[in-house]
Amino acid sequence: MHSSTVAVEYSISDLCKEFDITTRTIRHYEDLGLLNPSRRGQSRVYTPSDRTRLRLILRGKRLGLSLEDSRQIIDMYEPGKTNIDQLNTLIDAIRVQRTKLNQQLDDISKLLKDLNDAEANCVIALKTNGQN
Amino acid sequence: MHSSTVAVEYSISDLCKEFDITTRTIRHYEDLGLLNPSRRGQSRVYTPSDRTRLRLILRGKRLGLSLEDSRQIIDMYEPGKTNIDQLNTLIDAIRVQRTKLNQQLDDISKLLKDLNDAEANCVIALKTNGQN
DNA sequence: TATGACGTTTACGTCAACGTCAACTTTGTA
DNA sequence: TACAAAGTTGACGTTGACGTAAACGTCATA
Repeated sequence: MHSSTVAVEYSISDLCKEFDITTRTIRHYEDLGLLNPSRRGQSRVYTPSDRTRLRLILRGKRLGLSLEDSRQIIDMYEPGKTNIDQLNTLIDAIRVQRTKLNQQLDDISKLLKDLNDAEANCVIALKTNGQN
Repeated sequence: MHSSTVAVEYSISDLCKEFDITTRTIRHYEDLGLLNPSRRGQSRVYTPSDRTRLRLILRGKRLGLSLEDSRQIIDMYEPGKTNIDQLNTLIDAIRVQRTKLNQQLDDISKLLKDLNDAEANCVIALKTNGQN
């Protein structure tokens, strides 16, 4: 591999541009312990792994998770301090999250159905009201 | 139908108990114009329709929608003041929401997959670490 | 060298979505 | 009739998730 390899580090503004967020947001996530970039001098330097964490955080946001929830979920991916109790706790937490997500799936399918109905009503109203 | 018909009205505390929320929350929704119960004297009286609206609001919350978003969506179900421009605006809004929901579906399926992987790792770690 | 682009910390501001009193009325019921 | 239960309207407080502004450091380059 000699030509186009993937970037191995990112500046804060790189990530801001890529994900369309502000530096304030990223630093805020760091304040909450969701990100821990290394430093070159005083500037933050982000690895691909940091970038992945950020992507996960934003995905969580789109799902309506709190930042605290996202932090927990992200920590699930890194076994790290693996004590047996912690593993069982983790498995429980995973199941809780899964339950919530299945509830969301159900909510979404119902909402999509409602939207379909609403749209159909609009179309009908358009047909009867005007010849547009 | 002479025996058990469905309730035709609810007090504020009826709804609180049913949906496990506080009176403050319900009144807050009213302040924002999401609910418009009638009154008997000074007390609020909720119809099944009001109850449905509340259910929709809470569903929206679980999906990460703002109350303002929910208000818009709920208003979609009630054509009411149907001017052609409004209908087209409505259809656009419906499509925007549908796009967001499809994004959520994608996010959820990825997150569920991640959770499966995380759980599998936990199980493996449990097997290798202890004989529990 | 100075001007701009990019970075930093600190700290107060804001907005949504309620929580939490306080002070009061209305309605059974003991 | 008195008292508890459930209702009401303010109005200020809190939390999460950032926005915003001030004051400053570090380079590249014109």
